[in-house]
Amino acid sequence: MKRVFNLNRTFSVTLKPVSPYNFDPTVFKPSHYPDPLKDYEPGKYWFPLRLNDKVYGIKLVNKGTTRNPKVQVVIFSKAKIPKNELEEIINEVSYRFEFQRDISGFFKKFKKDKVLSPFLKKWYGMHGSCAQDLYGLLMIAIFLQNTVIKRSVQMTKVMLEKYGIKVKFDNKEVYYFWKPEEMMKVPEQELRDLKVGYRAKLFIKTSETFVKEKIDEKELRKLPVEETKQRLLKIYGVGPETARILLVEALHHHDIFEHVAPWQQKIYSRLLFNKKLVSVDKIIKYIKNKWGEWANLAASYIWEDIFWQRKQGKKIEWLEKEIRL
DNA sequence: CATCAGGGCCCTG
DNA sequence: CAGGGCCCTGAT
Repeated sequence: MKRVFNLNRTFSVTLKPVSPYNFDPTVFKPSHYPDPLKDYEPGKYWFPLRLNDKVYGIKLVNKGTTRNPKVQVVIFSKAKIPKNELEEIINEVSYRFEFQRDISGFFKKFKKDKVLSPFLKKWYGMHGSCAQDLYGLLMIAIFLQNTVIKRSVQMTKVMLEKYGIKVKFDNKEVYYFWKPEEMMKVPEQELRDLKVGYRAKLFIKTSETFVKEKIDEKELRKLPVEETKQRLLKIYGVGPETARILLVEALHHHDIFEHVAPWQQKIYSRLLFNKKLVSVDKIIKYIKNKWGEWANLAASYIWEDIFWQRKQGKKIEWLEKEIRL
């Protein structure tokens, strides 16, 4: 199995996302744990794309403004890409970064919302995005289960180095996940030796599920949230929090807001109520009542804001305590 | 040194 | 539907 890809051939196209589209806060989410799956600099984003058994390197470059957005998509590949394949790649990138999604209604609706409007001004045009496919994001969600961030970071690193692929293009090196067909055959003990603990079983079982039940991301993208959620929850190892991550990030459902994990509860309590701890039920009701069909997108404006502040060097003591990097 | 919870989930009673 | 157990690690 080939593990290192050097991609030198390039094809470039400039796309016009639906306005408003704010490049930086859309492609980069500072609340996420650091991983070797992507690289980001202001105005630029690199990530690997696995599509139909082929591997590409994608570089996104901001060439426009929030109100008049343009994004250059540079596709790095081994060989010349046939036209139909090219189209598929562009469609996939568009989906993952919401180039075609019109969220202008969201801003219109809450322009005067007392709580939300300062955040909308600050991050106007921020969309949801996910560089990974559904399977990749599921792997990330498993790394996050019942542990501290530091360990998630470590497990991600060793697993990618041993089973992932390294993709080199544009003087960058980024990793992507193994294929489920490969992971389902790895002996559990071999994974346990990498100190991933009982997650070993989950990597294998979920991979098996993806292969045997032919979980089709394209199909799930078209289904209503609730049905998708039920299907995801049937996967062994996927519970409410993992389902939430997949629905919100990989499948871009901006409306649901039904689950808050304990660490998120502490952060939302501060951000929304300026209190140490407010009940999960109260947080959910507050967000749903206020922002309804845009509940999750709205919450993400408030959520990512504090992490941007942190990234930009602001010391927020109560937050440091909750994230434990 | 021991104990324990942490960016969950499954299983049991 | 509540509660115990699970891998491992660093904090206490």
